[in-house]
Amino acid sequence: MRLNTKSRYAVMALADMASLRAIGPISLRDISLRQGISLQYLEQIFLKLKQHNIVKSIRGSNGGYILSKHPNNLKLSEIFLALNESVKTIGCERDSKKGCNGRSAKCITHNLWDELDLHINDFFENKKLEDLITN
Amino acid sequence: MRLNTKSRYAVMALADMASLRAIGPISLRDISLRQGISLQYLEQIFLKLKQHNIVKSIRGSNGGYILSKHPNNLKLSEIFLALNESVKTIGCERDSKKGCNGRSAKCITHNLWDELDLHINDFFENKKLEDLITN
DNA sequence: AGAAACTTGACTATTTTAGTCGGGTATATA
DNA sequence: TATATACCCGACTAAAATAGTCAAGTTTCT
Repeated sequence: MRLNTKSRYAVMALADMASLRAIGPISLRDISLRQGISLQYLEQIFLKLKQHNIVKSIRGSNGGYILSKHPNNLKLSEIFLALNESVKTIGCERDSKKGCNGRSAKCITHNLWDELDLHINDFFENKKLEDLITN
Repeated sequence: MRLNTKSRYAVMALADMASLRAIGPISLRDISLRQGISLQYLEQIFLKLKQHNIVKSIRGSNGGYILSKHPNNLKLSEIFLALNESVKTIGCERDSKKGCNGRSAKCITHNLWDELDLHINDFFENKKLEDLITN
């Protein structure tokens, strides 16, 4: 089971922003340099974060991004959702009554993956961005 | 984040075996037919399960596999371990003090991935094979 | 005007996954 | 003892996902 880099980098970048407690916009170039993440990869990531209203952009010189919410009000689950990251048990989709390896009935382990899904989502539901920077 | 099929199939196959409550060995061919998993793929999976002493094999005609432990004594974490399935946060390896994207210091989100790892492992530590078949 | 910084779509190399293939070896039973 | 059944195991491969890069913009500050 693996976490992809987009999600990891998104959390790193947002934690970076939050830890600065800046008033104005923060450029991706600066985040790129501090966190060692490719600028163009960050651009891809921030496109999605913006679409999900996690950040707001300010274009032009001296522009950058600002957090849409206060870090103590931003759940990590929102970040993962923005990047389409979720637990995929594949073939046993949540809420799908069929599937399960092409069989018609629920497979013997169907409920297990549902529970695992919930268990992991709980973790991200209960973590706020603020939690990452107050240690 | 995804679970690979080997781990899923391993759990399915073992749950299948456990639910039969058979005395003698169970052939992979039968499991293959019941669960719709390729025989040769099952062989790969059972090789690892055997190496980790989760099952024992009996060769020859009328042979097959038997569970090494009673289902209420087999933690799912043992199964996942046998198949090398664990949460990989990549670059932020657990117990590794360096890494984190090639930087020398712990990255800002290092502790988060450690916690997630523990959270998921807890889930599998507390689930027994028996739990899957008593519902 | 020029530089800084966001915007966006397309492209690609690498890695991982999810298997298959093919040739074994061991053993029960007819 | 022949034969079928079933485990054993290394090598291979097609497809998908990942982790980016590339290129060509547009916007806005100074």
